[in-house]
Amino acid sequence: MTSSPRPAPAPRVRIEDVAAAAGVSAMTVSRALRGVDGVGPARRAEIERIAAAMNYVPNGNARSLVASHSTLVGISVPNLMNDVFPEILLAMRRTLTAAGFDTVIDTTEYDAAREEAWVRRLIGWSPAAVVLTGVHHTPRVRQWLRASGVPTLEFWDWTADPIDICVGIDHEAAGRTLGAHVCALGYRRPAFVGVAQGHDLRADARLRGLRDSFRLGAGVPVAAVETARDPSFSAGFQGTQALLAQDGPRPDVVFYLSDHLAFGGMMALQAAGLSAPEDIGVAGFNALNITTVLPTALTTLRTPRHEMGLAGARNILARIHGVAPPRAVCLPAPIVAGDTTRRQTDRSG
Amino acid sequence: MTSSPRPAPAPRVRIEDVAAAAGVSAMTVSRALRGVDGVGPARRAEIERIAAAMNYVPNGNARSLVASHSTLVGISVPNLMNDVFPEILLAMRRTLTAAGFDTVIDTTEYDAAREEAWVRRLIGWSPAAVVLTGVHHTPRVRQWLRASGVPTLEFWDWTADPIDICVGIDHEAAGRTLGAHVCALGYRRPAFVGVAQGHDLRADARLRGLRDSFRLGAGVPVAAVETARDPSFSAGFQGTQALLAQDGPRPDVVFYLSDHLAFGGMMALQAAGLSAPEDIGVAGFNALNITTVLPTALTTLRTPRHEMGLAGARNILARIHGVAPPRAVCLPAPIVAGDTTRRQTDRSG
DNA sequence: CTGTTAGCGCTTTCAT
DNA sequence: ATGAAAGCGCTAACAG
Repeated sequence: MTSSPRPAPAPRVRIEDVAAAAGVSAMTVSRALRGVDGVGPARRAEIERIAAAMNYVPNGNARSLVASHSTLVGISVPNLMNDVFPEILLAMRRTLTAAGFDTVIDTTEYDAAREEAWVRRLIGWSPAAVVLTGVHHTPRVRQWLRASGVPTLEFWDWTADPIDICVGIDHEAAGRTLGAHVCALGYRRPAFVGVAQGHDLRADARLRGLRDSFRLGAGVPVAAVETARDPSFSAGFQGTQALLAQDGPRPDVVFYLSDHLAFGGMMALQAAGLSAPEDIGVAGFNALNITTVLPTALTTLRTPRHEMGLAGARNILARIHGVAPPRAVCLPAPIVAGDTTRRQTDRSG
Repeated sequence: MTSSPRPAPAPRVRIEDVAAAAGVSAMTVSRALRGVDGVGPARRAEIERIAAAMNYVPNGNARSLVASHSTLVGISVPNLMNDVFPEILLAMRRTLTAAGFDTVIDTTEYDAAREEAWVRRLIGWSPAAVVLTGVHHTPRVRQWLRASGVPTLEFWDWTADPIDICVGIDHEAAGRTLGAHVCALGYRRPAFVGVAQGHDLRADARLRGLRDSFRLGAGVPVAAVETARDPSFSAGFQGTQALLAQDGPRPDVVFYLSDHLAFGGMMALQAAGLSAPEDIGVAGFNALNITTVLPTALTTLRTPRHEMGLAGARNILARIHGVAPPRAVCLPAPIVAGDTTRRQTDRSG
């Protein structure tokens, strides 16, 4: 079955067509439809009626060309899997959409070069604003964005010196907080299951924080296992299998990049006859929806995804409208003290 | 901390600026940068060098205005949660991006009016193509898209009469297949846990298929429980609790809207002292990544998300380039016969 | 309150 | 192989 030849597309209705039909000038139609002053109410209603009947849709490109800015907001995230960024986007886009902006989403797959290429193209569309994940970007991205004057929001991560404005959490501190909590319970052989370092810089920061806390708190190192590049449930499973297959004493607690991996990891532990917290401790990250249904509450750290999306959108909107928002906002990320870790009495090991 | 006043944005580099710097006309720069014939190789290299040095980015709005079509592809999905659409988008966007198109993503939250408003605005941007989830749209959306001649892909669902082209699966048939498989195992008191009907039309179709199969196979009805509007893990948990709290004989098998809900449901069953397949059967839908780590393999049905994204992108690209792709493609969706259902010997009940 | 003029930045068409 | 003129559809600025 192949597509039948489509009828020649009808030429698009232009503002002049509406003007002709209404017996007024294009300018009057423009004013009427945008709701600006200078058109009598009767005329305005009439024009609106005619425009709707003719299915008139203003040409966004012509508008943006003359205005030298559009209603497009570009948002770049590493990926859309595992609900983490979708949750942030949900709050962010809701606010942006309500304010009349459309969003162009890019996924970088943690590749700075891809992000750079996308920012370049995006700037060609004269966007109303640009939103980037994290605070690490190529020098060119920083330069282009600064030079172009496009309002720019960096989110998820935090820095005191953003390109423009930023709303995020301190991932290293989060790692430190979670590590300190678990270290204080008496665990002394910690391990971390994540992805290859150097890609997800926030994950790297959390691991640094974890290591700090265990070095300071107990003088012990944190073993790290790298698993599949794609952080899925199965990656947690496989990473944990690899961890258990290693020589030497078995870890007494395992930290995971994210709750997804932690759940996959717990399944691998169960398959190996181990369960948390009895035989081994487990800690995740993010406090995702899945943790609400697990029989044993997962020890994790809640990333304020909804709040971050909301605050980010609000601040970038303020920026767009010329109001100066806070330059850098660091949100709290509270510990969720679950039951997959517990006080260790046996300190042999 | 408020943002410091930013330096006045540098006026954007235009093609004329590059032309002046290179000592040629704007037309020559345009030709050189687009790689069309009519520029000497030496000149071309020189112009490319100068344009890069000046950080020249062509104005997409001006381009689209004159070309009356852009490199933007609009994609509308119900939501970005739970990995279902992100997986399809991953394959789709990869192919589209490789071909030089950027994507504008919209989320409808299953609201046809929102989709209509978005399509309207999108058409104003002269997109290269429009991609919609499902085959049910408002009459206006169909009319606008058909009249505008914009290549349009409908995916996920299937119809013999798409707006333009379509790539999907037959959800009613999928429900029937899964239902028939489970019915043949001897289950006779089936139940379904999903969201309120009338929103997710594909989910409704699957339930119809399920009901058909049990009516034809055993002459029994399928009880349906509606849970939270948002299909998350916790929705499966709560829906199952509601199901178990109902009067009358307990179901002997529970079908879920999606594997997420199925997992949440299994946790609720476990909390109630029931496990699959011993005490009750469980079946999901989609074959998501989480099913690869569960100790008991989930009975489900694999939706070909990767293949669908790929085929959809390929076909819409062909459409854009004037090649006639297949008008409607229906992909196979195979049963995954897991261990959360098993042959029933006891037919009392 | 309404209309006319000019031009946003680029590319198509037509000369040379 | 290169350039000049014209115009895509819209709106800011000005005139009436």
